[in-house]
Amino acid sequence: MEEKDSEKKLDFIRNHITEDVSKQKNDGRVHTRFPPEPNGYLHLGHVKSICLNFGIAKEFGGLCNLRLDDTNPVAEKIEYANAIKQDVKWLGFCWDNRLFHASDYFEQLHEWAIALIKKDKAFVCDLSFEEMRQNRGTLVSPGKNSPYRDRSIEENLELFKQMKEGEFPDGSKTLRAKINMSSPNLNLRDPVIYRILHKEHPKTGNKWKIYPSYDFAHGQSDSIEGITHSLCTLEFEHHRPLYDWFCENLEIHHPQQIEFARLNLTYVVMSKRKMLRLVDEGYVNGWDDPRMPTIQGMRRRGFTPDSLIAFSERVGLAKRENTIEVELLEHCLRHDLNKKAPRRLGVLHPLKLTIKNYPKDKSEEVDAVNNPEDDSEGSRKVPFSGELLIDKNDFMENPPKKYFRLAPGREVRLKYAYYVTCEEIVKDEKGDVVEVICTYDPATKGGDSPDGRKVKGTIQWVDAKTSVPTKVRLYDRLFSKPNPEECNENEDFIDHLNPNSLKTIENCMTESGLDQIETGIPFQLERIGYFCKDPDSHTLGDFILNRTVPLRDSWSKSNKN
RNA sequence: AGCCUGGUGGUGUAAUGGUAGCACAGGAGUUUUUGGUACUCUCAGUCGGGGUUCGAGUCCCUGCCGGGCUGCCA
Repeated sequence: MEEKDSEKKLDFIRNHITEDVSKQKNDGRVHTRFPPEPNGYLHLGHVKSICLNFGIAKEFGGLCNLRLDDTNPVAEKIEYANAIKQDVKWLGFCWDNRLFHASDYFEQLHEWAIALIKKDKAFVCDLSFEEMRQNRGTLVSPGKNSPYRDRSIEENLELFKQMKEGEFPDGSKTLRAKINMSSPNLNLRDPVIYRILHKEHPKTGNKWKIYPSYDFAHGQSDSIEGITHSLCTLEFEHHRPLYDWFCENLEIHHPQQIEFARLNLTYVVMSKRKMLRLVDEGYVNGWDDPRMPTIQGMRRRGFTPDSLIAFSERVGLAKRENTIEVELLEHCLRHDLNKKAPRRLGVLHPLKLTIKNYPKDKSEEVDAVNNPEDDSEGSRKVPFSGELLIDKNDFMENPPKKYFRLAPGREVRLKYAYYVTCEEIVKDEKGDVVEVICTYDPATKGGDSPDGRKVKGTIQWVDAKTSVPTKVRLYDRLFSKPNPEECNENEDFIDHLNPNSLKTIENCMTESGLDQIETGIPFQLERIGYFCKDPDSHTLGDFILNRTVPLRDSWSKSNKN
C-alpha cells in the first residue's frame, strides 16, 4: 500500500502481463474477467481471484468483466447468481455494464460447433457414458477411436441438428471434438463439447436441449469478450491445450490462459463440496454462519472488505500449492479494524464493583475517546456512578506476580474515569467473590493523578444501572487441526471440528446506547476484541454481538507457560 | 505406472548468474489511560547428489518429495 510502484515486487502473472503490454500484444490492452459458476456461494478463495482479476485490470488501466459461467443448468441457480453479484459489489469492485453470462453466447457457440463439424473437426458420437469411459484409455494407455468418429460431415450436421431439436434423450449422444485419442493429455482424447440436457436453464428457459461443456464455452466466452489474460487455478492447466485448440481451430481472438495456485487456509475447509456438507448436516448454521469462510459468513462475522483485499495482496501469487496461516488473515483484519473501529466499553463476565466513598445517588458522565488512532472521531460521554460492573478476569483475590489488575489493596485506573482501590471483597456461600468494594480518588477524574502517582493497570467498566444486557457469540476456529483434511483411516474432516467454535455467553453488559448501532458495523470493546451486532438481534429481540476477532493478548499468552 | 506441474526459514512470498530480503507466526525489549496499537531487536531457509562457472537458489544431469489428470462438472 505504502510502497511505491517502482519498488513493488511483481508476481509472475503481473510480470507476464507487463511484458505483453510492453510488446504491444493486444495493442497493449489488458482485459480480465472473474468467471464464477453460479452453483454455490463465494468464499475466501474467490476473494483472491476477484482481487487478482479486478486488481490487475485497475493497475494496468484495463477492464474486468463479471461473467457467470452458467453452462450447466443442473447445478446452477438464480439465488447463487444474485449472491455472487452482491458479494463482489460488497468487496467494492465494479463491473459497470459488463455483467455477462456464458449463456449469452449459446447461439454463437452453437454456430462454432457447426463450423467445427464442417471442418471435420467434430463429430456426433453415440457411445454411452460407460462405453466412452472405456474407450478413453487410461493414464498409461492410449484410447480407442469412437466407432462413430468417421461419420460424414453431412450426417454429423443432421444428427447435431436433431440433438438440438430435442429428438434424443439425455445421454444418448454427444458432440465431440476430433483431436487425438492417444494424446497423453486425456483432455485431448476427443472431448465432449456438447451434451444433451433436457433441463430448463435459468436464463434461456427451455430454448436449448443441448448445452456446451466448460471447455467449449470458457475460452470462447473469453474470446468474445476480448479478454486478454484469462486467469484461473492450477487444475485447469491440462485444459489449456484444449483452450488453445479451440481458439486456433475456430480462428478467433486468442486470450492467454495463465494458471495460479488456489488459496488454502489453516483450520478451515475451502471446497464447496465440503462446505455444503457442513451446512447440510447442520454443523454450522447456514452458508452465512460467521465461522464459514464464505464472503457472506465473513461479512456477518464483521470482516471488512479492506481487510480481505489487504489479505489477498499479502498472500502472494505463485504456482506452488500453499496453505496460508489463518493468523495472517487475523492480522489483516485487526490492522484494518484498529484504524477504523470505534471503541466502546463492555464486560463479558460482570462482577459488581461498589465505590463506598462515592456519594449515594450521584451519577455523572465521563469523556471517553472514540478512537485513539483517529482524533477526528472525538469523544463521547459515558455514564458513571458508584455502582459499576467490571470483568471477573480483572480481579483476583490472590494474584500472581505480574498481574497488574485489581486485587485486595491494589489501586487501578477505571479507564476514562478514576483511580480506585480495592478495600473489601464480598463472597457468596460457595466462596466465590461476588462484589468488590473500593474507594475512589476524586482528584483522579479523567484517569490521571495530579500528584503524578502511577498505576500499573487500567481496566474497563460499565455503569450498573444504565448499561445494556447483551448476548455475545464468541467464535473460534471451525476445526481443531490446521489441516482438517489430513485424516487417519476411518476419519474424515468432520471428525476434526472444533467443539468450541461457538460459545454463547448470555449475561454480558455493554455501555449505554451501544444496542442502537447498525448491524454489521464493527467496533472494539476495549481490552476484549472487535464485535458487531448480529442480524438475529432483530428477530430474537436480544442485543446479540458476534465476536469478529479478539484483541491480541500477550498477557494470557505469556501466562500459559 | 504415463503425462503435466511445482519444491527458498514454522507459514507465505522475493532475489531473472553477483551481499538470500520482506511479511505473518515465535522470542526479547521500548512507549502506552486498551497486557491493544506503534516502534526496536531477535530466532530461523535455498530438497539430496553430481556438474558448468571466478561465482549457482538461479544453468545442466540425476535422484527424492508434493500437487494435478482416466465427468456428458466447472
